[in-house]
Amino acid sequence: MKKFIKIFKALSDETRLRIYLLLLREELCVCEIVNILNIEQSRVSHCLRVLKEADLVDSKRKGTWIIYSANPQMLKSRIIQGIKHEVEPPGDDLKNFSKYKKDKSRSKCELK
Amino acid sequence: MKKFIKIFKALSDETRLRIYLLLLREELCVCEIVNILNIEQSRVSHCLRVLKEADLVDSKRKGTWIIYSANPQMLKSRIIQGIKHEVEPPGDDLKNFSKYKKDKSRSKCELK
DNA sequence: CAATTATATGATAATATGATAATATATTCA
DNA sequence: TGAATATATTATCATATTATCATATAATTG
Repeated sequence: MKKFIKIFKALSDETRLRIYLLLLREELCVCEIVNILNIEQSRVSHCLRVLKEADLVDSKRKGTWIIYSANPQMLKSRIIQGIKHEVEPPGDDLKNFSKYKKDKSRSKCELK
Repeated sequence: MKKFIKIFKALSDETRLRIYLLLLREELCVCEIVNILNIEQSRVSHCLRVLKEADLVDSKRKGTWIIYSANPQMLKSRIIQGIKHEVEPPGDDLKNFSKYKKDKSRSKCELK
C-alpha cells in the first residue's frame, strides 16, 4: 500500500501531474519540459525527483541532457493505464507539446 | 485534471486510503469503520469528508447511522478499478473486516 | 582548462495538512 | 422531553509540502 500512497502523493500535485502526463506521451529532457510547461528549471527538477522516487519515471543521460520517461514497468498497472487514458492535460500543455514535436526543440534549448 | 488531483490527494493519505479500500469491498457506517480500523471517530469523520469531497464516496442516513459507500459512478473509472484490484489493504484491516462480516457489528457499535 | 549549457541540490519562507480534543448536531427511544 | 448513541464540526498545534533563490555539479566544446 505504501507504494501506492507514494504514487498518489506524487500525482496529487498539479505541476507533477502535468509533467507526468507529458512523459506518458513521450520521453523528454528537462529543458523541454521547462519550455513546454513554461515553469522554471529548478521547480521541474524537484518535481522530477519526486516522480522518480515514486518509481513513476526513469532517467538516462544523453550528453549534457537527461532524458526522462515514464517507467514502462508502471505502465502495466491498470491504475497508470487509467491515468494515461482518462486524465486530460491542460489544453495549453498539449498545444505547446505538439508545437515542440514539430520543431524538435531539444537541439535549441539554449535559444530559450 | 483538477478532479483527478483531488482524487489523488484524497488517496495519498494512509488513513483515507485504508478507509476507501474498505468501502470498495462493502458499504459501512462510521462506527464500523472506527471499530475495524481502530481509529478515533473524529479522525474517521474528517477522512470521510475528504473522500466525499473528492466524489469517491457517497453517504446515506439510516436511522442514527450514516452509511458510506464507494461512489458507483467512480467505479467506472479504470483508475478506480485498478485501485480496487491492485492495492492491498493492510492485513490487520482485512482480518478485522472479515471478523466484522461474521458478527455484523453494526447493531452493537455501542458495545465498543 | 575555461566557458557554456543542462541539471541537481540546499536553504528558506509561506502555506497546507493531519491528529487531536472539545463541542455541536441529529436521531431514536423510553 | 430528555437521555443515549452516532456523527460532524471547529479550533489548535505540530509537521509536511511547495515555490523560489542561490549555488553546485556535470558534460561539452572551443
